[in-house]
Amino acid sequence: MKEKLENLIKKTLNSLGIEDKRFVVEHPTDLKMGDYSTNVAIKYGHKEELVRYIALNKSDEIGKVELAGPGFINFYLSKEFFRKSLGEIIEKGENFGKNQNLKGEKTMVEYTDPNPFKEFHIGHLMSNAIGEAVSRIIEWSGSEVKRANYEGDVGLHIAKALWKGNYTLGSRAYDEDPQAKIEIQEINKKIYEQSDPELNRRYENGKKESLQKFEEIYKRLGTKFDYYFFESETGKIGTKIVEENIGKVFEKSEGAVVFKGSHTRVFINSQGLPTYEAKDLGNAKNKYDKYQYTKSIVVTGNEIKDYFKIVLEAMSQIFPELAHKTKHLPHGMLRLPTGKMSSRTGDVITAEELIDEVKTKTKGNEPVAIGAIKYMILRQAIGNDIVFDLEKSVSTEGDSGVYLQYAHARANSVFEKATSQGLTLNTNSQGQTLTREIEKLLYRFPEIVERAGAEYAPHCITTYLTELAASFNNFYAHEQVIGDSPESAYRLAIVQAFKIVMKNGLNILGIPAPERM
RNA sequence: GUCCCCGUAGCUUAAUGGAUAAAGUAGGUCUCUUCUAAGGACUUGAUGCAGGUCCGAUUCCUGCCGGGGACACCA
Repeated sequence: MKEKLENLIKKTLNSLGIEDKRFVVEHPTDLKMGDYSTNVAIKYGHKEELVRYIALNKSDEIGKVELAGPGFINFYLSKEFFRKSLGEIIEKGENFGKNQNLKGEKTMVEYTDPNPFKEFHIGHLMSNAIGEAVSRIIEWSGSEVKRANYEGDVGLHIAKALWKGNYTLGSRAYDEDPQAKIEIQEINKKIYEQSDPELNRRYENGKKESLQKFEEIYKRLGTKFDYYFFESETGKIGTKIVEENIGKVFEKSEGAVVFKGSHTRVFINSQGLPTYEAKDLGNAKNKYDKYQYTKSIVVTGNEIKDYFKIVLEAMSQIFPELAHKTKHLPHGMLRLPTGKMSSRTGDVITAEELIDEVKTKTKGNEPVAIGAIKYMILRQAIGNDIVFDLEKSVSTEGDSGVYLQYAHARANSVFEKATSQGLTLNTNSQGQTLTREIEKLLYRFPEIVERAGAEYAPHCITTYLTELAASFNNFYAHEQVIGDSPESAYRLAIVQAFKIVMKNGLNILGIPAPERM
């Protein structure tokens, strides 16, 4: 529709011989100002003439064209347009909203990234919710998507955890007790070298146990990974890459191997072990060896933004094409009103604790609890910190996942009830007289998905769905849906279209959409 | 100290350089109860400060103030 309007305006400008053709067509902020508007007339004199010419050439999908404000031209869509769009939504069903903007692309999305031997905390929960939603948005844009999980199964954190069997204890001792620090470093080296049978046994058991526990959480959250990568693997690959490039990209300094980019960073430490940076370099290559992606997205916390920048700088010198394909998507921190969490001080809040806590507020309904949490994470721009309000997350009114799930379930039940009474929907019924707000929102869904896809922005979808649910409630409060008049048949079509759009929207976000609640 | 991110209504958040800055909550005044555990109408209320570019700035630029993060062998 937008394109049609742009063409219409271009055509009109051409026929009037106007040279400067810069203008935008968009939805106005207020539905009262029409369904589309353009700023094309602001710059020109003879505004009325321009509008008259445009109105002359319009199709019957446009009802009214008018001049407003400082020179905006507003377009109002016709009833005919809304009838057609309802029909299209119902016909396309679960495919309504998909687009082919990324057709042919192969995208790998890395997210969640918990570490064996450590807790799966609410930061991982946040990464998971965002990564899953981004993966789905990209799938809806026509790309093939592979989900990857990158886990730190070697490194100092493991040694700290194995030192006395507890990460918090080890972490504290490492900072405070020089003797413990030496012991932990020793353990770290042994793990890399796999030289101590007793330690290997403890390590393997602990790792297996952690990974099993993580799988249970993924299942609850609704994520299924295609690939699992481990630092024990990428560390070796990364070390080799770095060593091969000493003198070219990297240099030796104080016994370590460093990269001097916009900041100097250590890639191999003075013990000869790879750091995070070298591992991530290895990770990029390893991923590409396993799956020839055209785009690689890495979802992590904000705090490693600067580190990742350096890794990309080094990568662009060694594997320029991979660096070019890699996009870092850093997200903010999930805070609880009690203060920020920290894994170092030991007062972590685990994902399961949070889920179970929310679940007690939803009468034990897990899909509702998961939906409430995911919604709170996805409702705002990625990158900003989130203050998780427990009460608000399960509120049945307004800005919450429950509100959306509830509206969807209710539409479903209304439709079932009508059907059981033998009523049918009809998008062509003649009785309808006025266009409702909900009709003006429903047809926009594909545009919202496109925008979310272009910007990796799940919050575009949550915002839209919330507005849609509110307009559905409004519609439902004012109009009789169950009845045998042509009006009711048309209204039932609106209910059905709403149900489809809401379900698809929740699906893209990875939020459960139960038919009954 | 240097670099990066963020400052919007009492609170949590929106806004490819566009119209009167948008929602939800909380507050105030009415109203409904049809099909879930649901509402509806009206109302109060905001761009940290100071400049600059522009017909037009929450958005771009400069400075300041405030908060967070990162600054070589953690991830």
